[in-house]
Amino acid sequence: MENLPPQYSPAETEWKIYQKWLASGFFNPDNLPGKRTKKFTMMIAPPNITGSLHIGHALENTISDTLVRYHRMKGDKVLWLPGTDHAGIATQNVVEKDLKKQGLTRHDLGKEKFLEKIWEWREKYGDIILDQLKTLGCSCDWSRTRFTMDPEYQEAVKAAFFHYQEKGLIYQGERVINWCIKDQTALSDLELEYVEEKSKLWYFNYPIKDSDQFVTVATTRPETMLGDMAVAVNPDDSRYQEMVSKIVILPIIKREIPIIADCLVDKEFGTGAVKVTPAHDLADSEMASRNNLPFLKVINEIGRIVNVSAEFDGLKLAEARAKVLAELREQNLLVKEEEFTHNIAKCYRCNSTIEPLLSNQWFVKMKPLAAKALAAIKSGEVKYYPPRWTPVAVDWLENVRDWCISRQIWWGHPVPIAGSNDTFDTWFSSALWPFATLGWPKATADLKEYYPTQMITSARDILHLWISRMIFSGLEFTGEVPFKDIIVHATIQTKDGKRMSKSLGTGIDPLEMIKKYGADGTRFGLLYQSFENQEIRFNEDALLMGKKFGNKLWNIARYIMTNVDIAVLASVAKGELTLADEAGAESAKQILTKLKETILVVSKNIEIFNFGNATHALYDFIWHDFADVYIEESKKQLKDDTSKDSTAKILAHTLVAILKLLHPFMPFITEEIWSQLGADTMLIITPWPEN
RNA sequence: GCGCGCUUAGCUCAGUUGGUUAGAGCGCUUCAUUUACACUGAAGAGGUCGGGAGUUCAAAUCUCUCAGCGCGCACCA
Repeated sequence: MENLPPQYSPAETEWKIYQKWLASGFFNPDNLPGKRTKKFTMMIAPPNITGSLHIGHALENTISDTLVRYHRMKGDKVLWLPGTDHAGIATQNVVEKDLKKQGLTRHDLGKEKFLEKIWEWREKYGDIILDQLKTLGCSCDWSRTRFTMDPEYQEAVKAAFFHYQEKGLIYQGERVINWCIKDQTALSDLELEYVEEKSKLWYFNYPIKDSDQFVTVATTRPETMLGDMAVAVNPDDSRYQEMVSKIVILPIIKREIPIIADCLVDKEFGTGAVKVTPAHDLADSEMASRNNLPFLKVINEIGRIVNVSAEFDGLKLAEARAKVLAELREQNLLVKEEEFTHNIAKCYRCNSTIEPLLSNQWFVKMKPLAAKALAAIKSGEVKYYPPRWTPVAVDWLENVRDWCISRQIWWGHPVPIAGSNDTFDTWFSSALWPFATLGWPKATADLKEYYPTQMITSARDILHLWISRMIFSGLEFTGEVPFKDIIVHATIQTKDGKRMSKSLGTGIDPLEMIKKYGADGTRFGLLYQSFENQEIRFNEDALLMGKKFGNKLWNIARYIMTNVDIAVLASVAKGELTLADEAGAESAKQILTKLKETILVVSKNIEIFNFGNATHALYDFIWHDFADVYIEESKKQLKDDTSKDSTAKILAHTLVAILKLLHPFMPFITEEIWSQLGADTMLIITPWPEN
């Protein structure tokens, strides 16, 4: 093919090829040719509509697309369903930030107008995200694109809630929950991030009533003493045996509170005596319930002191802390302060400090649900890859607490019977993704045909937040596990091992990479680094390698198309001309043996989700065994009348096999070359090479 | 505090059940230019496999231990 340029140009080819695929309709399983009885369904991990995709999404969806394309070639009826997630708090936050640029808050707009703004945002970024996936080459069935706030999806969320309610798994009540003062909402236990901070541990003397004795307690949060309802000690602590059930006069407040014994208290920590603030600490609230202590809420939702006294009420927390410390110091009750480092809970969306406080929220009882998920994991019905994630999931499910599902934000699914006050945790709807996207709770044809799915690809940071919840939701609502294999891919870090972050400017834009190295090069480079590792230190050189590899393939194809009769190529590509066994020369035997090995290695490694091994095997075979050795050898043999026919056939046969093997990884360039071979079909649906 | 993972060439990483001179990509050195491809080819330098101890005929690989890094969980007062 003299007319093919020596340099392959991804930019010119990729868009053109993608349009060809779209026109073929083959991304939609209903349009796939041939008898396809085995189903292969995969749901995309729906990206949040908060912004554009990052390089981690690129890796995740490259993995998914590779699997999907492999299974399509294997003859499966393949559905890869795309979509996006409304991402409650996260999206509300970015839109608020956007408004702030105009000096506006969401309250200035009011709920209705603000939600309109978010829908506008969603139109824009939802489309950008889907376009990015197309640029990457993802072969999703776009006709089935879903959004977690679609009208049908809203029905699914309602149905799920009512189902739980009927089963008695929903309750509403006053509990100590994690409250984000900035976002003005409750959060679940999973939506916190703990950050180590240097602080102080203050020791207070609490006077014991009718005596000159004290009990000394240690705290990192002096201001919470305003809500103290007891002092607790461990029942086995010999130091405090005589003190239990005596009465303490709470300083400043002058409230009489008991000394109680509770095994939750750690004898080793501080003085072994702990102040109990039932309304502002989860552990304390448990002790309070066990010991029938009253709950007094002294910190409100906007972080001000309430219900204490005229001089304290209305103070900010920092002011209250200073005032408490000053008064205690004055009364000589502040006996010690020491440097102390501890983990502070922060909101995973806005990073502000979490305030535990008593609040009326909706909960889902987790024990029976977790038990179902645990059984499925332990029996191997669902499997984690790499398997080391199994105990991580098991551990969480075994110790899980009830799930606080109500949020006080505007953007989200309304809790059906909660008036207009509460919306659902965004993960409540995400948990339904594998079946709600197929029409559940309606018994749709798609649900019947494509559920359960085969696998899911996920980052490890949402293993509990999303994956575990999908498992128990699937079992609860459909009676089946939502997927069989969970592929936990590596997290991409910066080159020096730091977290990639858009705000820190350490993120990598996949579109920029695609512009530089092509989608094929980017995909191959990402997978080339992808083993069973939990981190990948991003190495742009690997993407360059991917691009060069594409160009190598291009020139291999140019050489073969120039030197082998196009009719031979076409009939090999169509599968009409197979290789006879009498491949005489030693070099021929060698290359064909190597090819068989490579088919085996690549297939096996796709099956076990080791994409690093698969891409390395392809690279080594194509570049070193085929190009460096066999093709060089072929230059002589093609001039020799006795060997030229068989050499030409082997070249054609190997090229065809290579294109197929490489197609799931580098779909564009392989499809483009395939289109030159005169095979009258698209590579996307040609059969995977059999050994 | 409990648990998981990582530490191999200058950089980013492979190394299957322990078995001949430990591999790749990038980088580096030398050579090759009317060659399918310079986004190339050929040759080469470069590693006491984080430290220490142990098991074994044999350890990058198994055990223990120490150190550093990353992550998960926790009722971190």
